[in-house]
Amino acid sequence: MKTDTVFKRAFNDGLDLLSRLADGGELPSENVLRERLNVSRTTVRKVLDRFEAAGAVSRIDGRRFVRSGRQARMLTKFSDAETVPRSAQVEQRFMEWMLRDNARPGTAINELDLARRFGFATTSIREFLNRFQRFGLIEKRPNAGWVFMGFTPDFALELFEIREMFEFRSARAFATLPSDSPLWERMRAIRGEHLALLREVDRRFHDFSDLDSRFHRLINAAAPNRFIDSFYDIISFIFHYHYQWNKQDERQRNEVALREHIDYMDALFSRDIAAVRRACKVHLTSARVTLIRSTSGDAASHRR
Amino acid sequence: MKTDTVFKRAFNDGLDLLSRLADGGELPSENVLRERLNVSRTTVRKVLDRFEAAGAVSRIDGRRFVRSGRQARMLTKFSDAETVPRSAQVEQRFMEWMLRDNARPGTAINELDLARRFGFATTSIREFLNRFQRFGLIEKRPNAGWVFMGFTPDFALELFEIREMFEFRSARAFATLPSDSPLWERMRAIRGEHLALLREVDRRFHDFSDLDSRFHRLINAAAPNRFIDSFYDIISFIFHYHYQWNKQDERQRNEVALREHIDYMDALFSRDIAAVRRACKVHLTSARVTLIRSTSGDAASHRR
DNA sequence: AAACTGTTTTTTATCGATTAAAAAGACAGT
DNA sequence: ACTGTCTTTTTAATCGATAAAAAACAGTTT
Repeated sequence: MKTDTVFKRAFNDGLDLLSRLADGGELPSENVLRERLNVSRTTVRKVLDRFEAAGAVSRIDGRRFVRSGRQARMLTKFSDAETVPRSAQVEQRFMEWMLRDNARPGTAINELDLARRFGFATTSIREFLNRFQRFGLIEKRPNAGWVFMGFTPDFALELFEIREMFEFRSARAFATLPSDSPLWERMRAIRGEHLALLREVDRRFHDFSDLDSRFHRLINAAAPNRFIDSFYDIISFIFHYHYQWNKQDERQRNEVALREHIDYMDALFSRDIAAVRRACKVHLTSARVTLIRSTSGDAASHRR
Repeated sequence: MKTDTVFKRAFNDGLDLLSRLADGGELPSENVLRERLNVSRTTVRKVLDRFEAAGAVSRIDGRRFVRSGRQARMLTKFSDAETVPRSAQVEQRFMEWMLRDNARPGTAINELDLARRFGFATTSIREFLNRFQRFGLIEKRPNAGWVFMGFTPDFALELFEIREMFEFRSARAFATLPSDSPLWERMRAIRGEHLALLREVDRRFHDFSDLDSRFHRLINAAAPNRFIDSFYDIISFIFHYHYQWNKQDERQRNEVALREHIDYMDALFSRDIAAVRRACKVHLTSARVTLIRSTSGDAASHRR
């Protein structure tokens, strides 16, 4: 059976929306809600019906009104876990399994075994593995399952070789953007976010991961290329789990990266290509070193 | 039910192998055959049983002998179509459908509809679409199927932007390879193949596609990177179907490309980086122009 | 003990059917 | 044109079945 995570997330978001309306106020139309909650009208109606049944919303010939904001606030939201789609659950469990228990390169991955271990259907596992293949961490041997390639220093080096090529190319494109490009404004805004985060870095350093991804994607936006975007999905993915996993010096590392970003942005604003290249290089190098440090490398595989 | 294409291919290959043995000669052991035919021992045994049943092979306490080479030669092979695995069949049919009938960007792709149209199970279609996603020609909208992005000039341009970056990088690495690297020898051999093909280009120009792929993969081998290899899969894939599809000036185009390859190789042998870059650029530019010409571009999407 | 062959167990590929969720479409009333 | 109601289609997810193929196990023979 299909999971109803879409409904549950829409229900939670709808509750937030409701709590911002005054008692007796009329709700937006279904189509407007559809737009706001990012779901189909069918799902919107299901959510509204639920609200109505709980006495939070009343209906007078078709039109809907907030009956009781207090009532709405008393409705319990679905837990975060319940709003995660199956595909994301599989991903989460697999990455945990991979990074914690079983980091040996060459390990065979067994679909049935994973399905039993995680308690999901084999089809879900299979679909995940197929999509995950492109990240370069597993390989398929036809008729004989999958092999884990290992989160090794080689992997990190190859990843960063490409990343540097792409980033230099995009940074150059960004620096030569016409001064009336709206991207400059967005860059200025994101620079502000960096400064704000830096001021509260002791408390909010966890927020860096998301900011990092947005910053680099903004740079890529200067000259869009679907293959670069798609490669950046890999980077984001790896970093997402790397951040979850490697907590060592996290605050310190993120602070350094924040400052590097700011230097990088200032170089972009100066439009001095050589300076951009320098600042970019500094940042990518330290990011690479950090990542390599947390790979499962022995001396032999590191040399090469 | 699983297809038995593995068995059928092994059967055909086994027949070839058998025909090279003299009457009465002993067959290699199951394990040796396993190695040669690239299948499991289970499949080897199935093939041998079939040979035995057909009277081509006899068995005397466990050991197997050629009973009659003539008998073996009379056995009919399975047709090529029967040895193609389901995944490749789906790919083939989908590409035909995409390139011929339905090239409009933005077209919705319906799993059930494709399954019915092709006569395959939905799971096979689904699996293909998931794998095919990374080629950048389709995109998934959660809970709402897939959209075809169009084989447009933009696609070709973005593809070639990356291709040029990667190829320059690999060509440079190749040119700086130590002179005792075995890759030089392989390059010399492939140069020979180019000359041979050029001599018979009128008759054999279809063979260029395969040679092209091997040539560029050899260059990438100078400094292996899994992400570049994986990107080259996309190039190969696109070209494979492009060659099948666009027959216009095929002989002429391939002859030009062959000469460009040879110039490119000679530049590599000279180890003059600037010359390598030049020759590489010439070749990639003409390849790009050819590809763009066959995309489904209108003026609007071409401008940008 | 290495190298076989024979036998049994596991795993993979593929199909078909089922269920609920979610989206999309049709249509009447204002 | 818009909203609400009702209907149809499509997707996500699971299950079970079946044959193919691989892998593991168990003896034999040299």
